[in-house]
Amino acid sequence: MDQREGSSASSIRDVARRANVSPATVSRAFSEPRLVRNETLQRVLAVAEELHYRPSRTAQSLATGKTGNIGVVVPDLGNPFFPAILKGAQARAREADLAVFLADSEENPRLEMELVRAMARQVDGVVICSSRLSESQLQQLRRDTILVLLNRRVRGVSAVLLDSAGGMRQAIEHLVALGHVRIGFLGGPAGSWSNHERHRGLRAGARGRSLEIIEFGPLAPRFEAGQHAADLAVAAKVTAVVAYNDLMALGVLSRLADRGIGVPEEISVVGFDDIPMAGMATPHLTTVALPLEQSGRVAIELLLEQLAHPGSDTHEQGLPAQLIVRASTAPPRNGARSGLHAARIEGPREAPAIAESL
Amino acid sequence: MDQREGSSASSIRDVARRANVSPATVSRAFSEPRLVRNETLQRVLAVAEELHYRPSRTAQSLATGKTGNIGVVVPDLGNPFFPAILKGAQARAREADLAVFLADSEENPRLEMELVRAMARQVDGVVICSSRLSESQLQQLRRDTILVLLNRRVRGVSAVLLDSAGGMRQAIEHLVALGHVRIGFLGGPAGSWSNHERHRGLRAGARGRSLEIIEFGPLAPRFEAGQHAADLAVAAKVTAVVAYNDLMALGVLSRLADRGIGVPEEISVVGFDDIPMAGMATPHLTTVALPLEQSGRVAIELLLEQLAHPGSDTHEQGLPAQLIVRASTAPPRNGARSGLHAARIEGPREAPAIAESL
DNA sequence: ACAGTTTCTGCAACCGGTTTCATTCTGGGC
DNA sequence: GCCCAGAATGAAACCGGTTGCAGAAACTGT
Repeated sequence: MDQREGSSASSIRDVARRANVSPATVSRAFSEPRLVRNETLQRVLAVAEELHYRPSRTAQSLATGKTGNIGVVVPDLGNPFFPAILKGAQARAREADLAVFLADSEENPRLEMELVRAMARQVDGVVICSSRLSESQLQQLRRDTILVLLNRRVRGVSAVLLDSAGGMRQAIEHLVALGHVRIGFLGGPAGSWSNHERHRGLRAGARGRSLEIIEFGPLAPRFEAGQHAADLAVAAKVTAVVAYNDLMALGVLSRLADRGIGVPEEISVVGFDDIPMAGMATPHLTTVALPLEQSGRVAIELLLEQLAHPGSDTHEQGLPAQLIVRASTAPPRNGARSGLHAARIEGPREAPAIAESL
Repeated sequence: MDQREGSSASSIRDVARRANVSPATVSRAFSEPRLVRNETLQRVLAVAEELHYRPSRTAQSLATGKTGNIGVVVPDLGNPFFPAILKGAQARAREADLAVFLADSEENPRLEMELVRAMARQVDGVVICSSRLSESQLQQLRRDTILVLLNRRVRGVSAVLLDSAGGMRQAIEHLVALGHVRIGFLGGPAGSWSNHERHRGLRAGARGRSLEIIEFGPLAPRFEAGQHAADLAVAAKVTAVVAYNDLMALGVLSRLADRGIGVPEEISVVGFDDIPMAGMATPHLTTVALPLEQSGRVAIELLLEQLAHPGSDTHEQGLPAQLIVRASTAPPRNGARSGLHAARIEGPREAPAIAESL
């Protein structure tokens, strides 16, 4: 009949008029249906259907103060780490009927700050992944909106922490169990929290055992750095190498293959992250898997909690890493075991305070 | 002084009151500063600063009808393809001061439809990447909001098309130039538009040349499928293999290495996508790079254009693929060239109409 | 049939901006 | 010193919903 295509979407008043009720009733029909008499409800819904009416989220936001949106900030979408987290967050958010704003801070703290600030005005809360911001900056942002951090801890802010340290400890224990006593560690980027954590796990794993840990680095977390470090590790006569991440470990594998050094016969290699490629390398790489997607979900979970009970206690939720044993690790060659013995024993005392790089 | 922390963010009227002007003036001070006398402007801005006032985007949206938001829908964040595109889109959107809603449709058309519908209410436009929707569904969505498609064409909708076909053609030409005459093609998923395109490029490249193309598949676009197909290709005595994507190509490389078959001495291998791992494999994989990030940027560009001139003509922008020659391709062994000769010549006639799978 | 509840519904104010239109300033020309 | 155009400002309506409050309608029990 009167399909006036030109006019914009129909509003609550259009529906009200057509259904002979007040706008308030239409509003209630959608938000609190039990408040309206069944007969009226049906009539309203029918008209709404007919007019293709859908409530404007914008207007709802304005009226209620809740936006139904949340923000997620990541340092670099190019790093496969973050899309995985994003995927989980995204999924959980949708279940809660929240829309997700995405921002890539390009590893730039200033930009990150600005992005969160801008988002704060139109979201109910923000998840910041692996924030590059200082503690005080985060404390500042906390006043603008509800924050949840991923892989970062700050007083008074909920957070989900991936237990990289625990993963690293598992890696060390695995190698120790195989009989390795002289292990190389290929360190990641100097300032990074992840590297700090992994390093901490390394020391924790080494503590109290007769182990020699030879550290290389800091290194860029890249394939090429792994290739380079492989030669260093060989020269240092380690029987096993643990890399900061899989990319580096794959570099090691590649270089060792080029040099004809057998893995795991002559050297064992362990990676970190369990990127898809890890299971495809030759030999299949032993590595530590992190529950990335789940961490995204949990972050949203924590956010929802804060949204439901603003001002309630914040929580920190740890998520365990999991060593995936594949084909790149094996007992060291006979003889290596009794070679140089306990020349340098690492990790004898308590690891330094956790908090130092927060 | 009166830092009442409790009260929520200050509104335009707070600022107005404090600066002894009307809300209208404050509004103008922010949106059209040249409309207000300099002295007044300064005063308003000073007060705004003091009160930490920032205009509410929500309210602005409601009043102006423009949201300043756009949506991006991808089928699967787990596929590295999409984060790359997203990164470009994200960056360009920010430059235009647009916030980005992200949604992952999980390869599910129903969900995709619903997501776009939901977004439509709170964005100015939506970019859909590699849509899984039917043409009529897209036509339907087009009425709800401005659409831009990536890797998909539909009447009356702007789109950016990655020229996979051209990339494939380059790959074939490269192999032909090296002297290969019997080439294996490892096909991707049956229904996929990408596969269709790549296949089309394959035929275009083969057309008019004395070439034998042996096709395998359809295959899952995975590493394992590549390993499997490698044996088939060897059995078929091809001198070169082109894979649907890099993951498969890496599988081929892996399997050939296991069997001691030299690449590129005995068989050349070409991938597609240029994923980061491609350059790290042994040997470095020759592959076709797509300008993913740029495609994201361009998509936003097209969207901006439609936003600025609603109802103006839609555009389709093609983006060229680029063959990256690395170490996995070389001339075939002597003799192969003169072996079976033109047993079956492919691609002699016109390729089928482009439009069939749109 | 009537008072007392309980259930529905409408009025109107409000959320925080924008924008039209009218009104008040300002400054320049004479 | 006066008039007028143009600039600066304010009043008020509006965007599309929500919600507190009060009145109307529908039930309840007697």
